[in-house]
Amino acid sequence: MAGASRPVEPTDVSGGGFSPPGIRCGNCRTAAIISRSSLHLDPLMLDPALLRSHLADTAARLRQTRGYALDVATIEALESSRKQLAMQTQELQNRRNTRSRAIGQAKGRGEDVAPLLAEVAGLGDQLKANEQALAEAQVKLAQIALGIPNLPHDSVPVGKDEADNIEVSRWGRPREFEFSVKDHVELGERHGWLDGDAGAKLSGARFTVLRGQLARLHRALGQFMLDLHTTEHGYLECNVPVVVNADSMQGTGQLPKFEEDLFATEVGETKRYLIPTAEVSLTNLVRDTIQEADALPLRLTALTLCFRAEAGSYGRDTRGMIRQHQFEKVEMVQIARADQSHAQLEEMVGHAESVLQKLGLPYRKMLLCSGDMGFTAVKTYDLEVWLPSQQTYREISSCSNCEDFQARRLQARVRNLDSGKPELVHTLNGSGLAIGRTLIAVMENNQNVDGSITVPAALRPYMNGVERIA
RNA sequence: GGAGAGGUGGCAGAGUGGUCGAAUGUACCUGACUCGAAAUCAGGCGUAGGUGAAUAGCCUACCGUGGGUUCGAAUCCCACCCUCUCCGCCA
Repeated sequence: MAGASRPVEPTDVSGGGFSPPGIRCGNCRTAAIISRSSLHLDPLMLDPALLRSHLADTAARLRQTRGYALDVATIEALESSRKQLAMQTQELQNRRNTRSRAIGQAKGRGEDVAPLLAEVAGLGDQLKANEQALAEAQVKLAQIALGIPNLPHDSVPVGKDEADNIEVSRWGRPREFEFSVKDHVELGERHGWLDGDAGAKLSGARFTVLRGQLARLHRALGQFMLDLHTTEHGYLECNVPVVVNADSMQGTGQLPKFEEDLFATEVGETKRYLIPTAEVSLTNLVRDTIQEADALPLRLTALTLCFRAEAGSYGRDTRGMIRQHQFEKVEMVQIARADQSHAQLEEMVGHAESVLQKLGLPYRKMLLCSGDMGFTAVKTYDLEVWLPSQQTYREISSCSNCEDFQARRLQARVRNLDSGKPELVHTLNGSGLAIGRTLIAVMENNQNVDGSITVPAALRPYMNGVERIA
């Protein structure tokens, strides 16, 4: 459920297939990847050192863990020309600066500056050409770098797809029904509670209308989760934009690589995107900031709508509201110091588990293998809830540690207490939980033989004490 | 939508073509004075890249963003973004 959490396909970045989308920065008309870095930062996602000093090793690790083909030769060529151009440019700038200063001083003394001017003739054009060539090399490198996925943590099992994920634990026992279970669609359609046709009429496939008691139960779930995280888990409730600019999408890694998964709006010249998860809004809050070390970890939560184009999943989960273009989710985000981020990940998974436990929903906790993890993550746990109608566990939460991968794009830093120097923070995100899927799980697991649904005790305060909806 | 003002270092605030990466104040750090503190005095105090063993020097870039003029731009020109004030409209 995390942003850009679909598996990354092997990509040859040098091949004709890779064409960077024409992203426009929210604040200007130039490509976001250029503007954000001002071309003197390395707009990379991985530590630049990994692509310079340890390129071969990095390529091997990416291939082994992610099935990702890094074009070593192209990067090496670009990097060496970039480096040479950078040094030449600096030298030219140095020459221009010293000469110009001399001209200024000579003028101040009333001397003739003509010979000095002659000396500097042509320097400007040369410098301009150099700067342009340097910018081109940097953009090319950035385009490659922005498409490289994160390297998995050592504790992550190497594997190809979801079949290689590891079950860490299970909680609760699937209920044994003495009648034949109905799925959430059948349960919901009885009273017009859940209306896919109405959703299709208004918007199209993968949109749903909820009504009556079920709409209320849906609302109750969001309130319950938000209250739990803010009062018991120490999160700061945030209300954030769900329409964001390209810089934000690039900061958390949705752009440039996953544009086709996003809904977008265009008003005049300005293109904005609908968030696929509140991870985008919450994590971007620390973009271009330097946090104080003792303020970390930051724990942020928000209940928002999420929008996903679901491109490339046309045949999957077409029935009901498992996979929607629009859904609600309570998201947890933590901004942590490097030395604490993995402990924070364990804590955050616990927060998501606590929601399921309080609702009495059986689930299992999976450690994702390297090939099944999202683009930005170094380590991900998925929580999968039991769905009686499918006799299987389905993803309902995904909690990831991105370490400094997003932070590097975001320039989100923390001041080291000892050295006083800024260092990249680590960012974590997790669903706590996806509300639509939680609603499905509550309906199916708590159904009665007459089609009514028992409201979990934890939700009754949010349902005016109602114990059963029928 | 109309009219106007403005974006400079953590904050405040100078600077309208030439040693300006940027005065000054304030905050912060170090030292002196003090039993200690306050006050006072002296010094330091941005981020990033390159080159260094170096958290030393030296070089380069950064004054909302991008582009232009110029030997030289915080300063002049153009476009855009954002903020504020007034009017209109709107939940």
